[in-house]
Amino acid sequence: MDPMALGKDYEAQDCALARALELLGERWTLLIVRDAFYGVRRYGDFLAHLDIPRAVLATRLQALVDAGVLTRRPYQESPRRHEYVLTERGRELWPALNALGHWGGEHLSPFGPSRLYTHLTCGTRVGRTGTCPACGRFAPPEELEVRPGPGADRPHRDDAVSRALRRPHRLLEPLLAE
Amino acid sequence: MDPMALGKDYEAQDCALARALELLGERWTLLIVRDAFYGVRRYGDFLAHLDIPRAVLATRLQALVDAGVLTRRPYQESPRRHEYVLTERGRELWPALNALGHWGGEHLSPFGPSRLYTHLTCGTRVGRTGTCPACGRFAPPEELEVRPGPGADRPHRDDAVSRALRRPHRLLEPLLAE
DNA sequence: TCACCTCGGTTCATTCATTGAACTAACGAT
DNA sequence: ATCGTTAGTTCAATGAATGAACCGAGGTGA
Repeated sequence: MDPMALGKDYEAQDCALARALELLGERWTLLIVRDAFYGVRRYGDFLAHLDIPRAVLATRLQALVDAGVLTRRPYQESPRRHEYVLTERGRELWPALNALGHWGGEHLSPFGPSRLYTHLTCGTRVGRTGTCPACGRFAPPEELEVRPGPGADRPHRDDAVSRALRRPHRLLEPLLAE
Repeated sequence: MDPMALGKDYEAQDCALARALELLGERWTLLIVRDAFYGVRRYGDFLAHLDIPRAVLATRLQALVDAGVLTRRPYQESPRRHEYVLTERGRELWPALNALGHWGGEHLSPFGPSRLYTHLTCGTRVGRTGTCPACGRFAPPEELEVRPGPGADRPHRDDAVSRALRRPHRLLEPLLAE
């Protein structure tokens, strides 16, 4: 991964945000990362949950691996199968994802947010900065639990990932299978 | 602005992040919002700073106005001209923008971040959550100053906006003209 | 008066990315 | 031998982004 190589556009933009967007601003990419935080790890599960074209999913996963956001590692031999897991660099996207999702929940969700993130140690919902209002500290994703919120299940989905997310689940823990 | 109307895609995604991305995930949109935080307000200035096709800029500005992120208001009569300014809803995007930019600066910028954001009251650089490490509080954009960082001006741009941003500037204050 | 400039767009042909359906490949199970 | 599962690739059709040219309302200067 050559850090000098900016993607095909935004090149003239001398800006950290532009560089982030070069990777993360592509269609579907941030939804894939969000699913990775939920604990989705397998190609087929991303596919079923996101309704994303297979080719696009493959391209995006590759780009995220190239950028060091995900690692691709075998979870079984014969037949050799791989899973995609967030790296430390990927996990550091949590504040950005949380802030964006929080904004969407506050401003674009007429029935309220569809998922709530609560700090495991104190049970409090985290705010737009990712800080837990109860303990005052930033709550890292490992200490958070997702649960359905008031606006949940509006268009009722019925893939394995959506079903699993109907009960509280700790972020980053594998969501399915094992 | 009908909050029920989800854009053309991601529709099946029952998720606040997907709704935010519906608007903000389109190419160029977040860079436009970033420029608005810098104090860019005029069509022509966005155009010169971003190197964005005119048609795309017009479409995106319209979408941001429709979503209530920007307002379009006259800044002179005869000839009637308008400027685009962040609304309260738009200003609430700051944590998301900061987090994303911070991540890009830390992980994708070999020469370090090209711009630094410092809290005016204490002169400290804000972190990935938008919280000022010195005073411990969240620093709202009005209290921040942008200045060039170590990785600044890599591809040397020479439009009015880039020139103005070479000296420290308070976020949200108009950057040019008046 | 006429030509020219500015600002904020719109129009349109070309290029590029996304889509969705079909196909491939490796393996296990029946 | 055939079917099912998982993780892809290929490809034609569609749709969005690009960039150059054009437009219209007004000011400016000769």
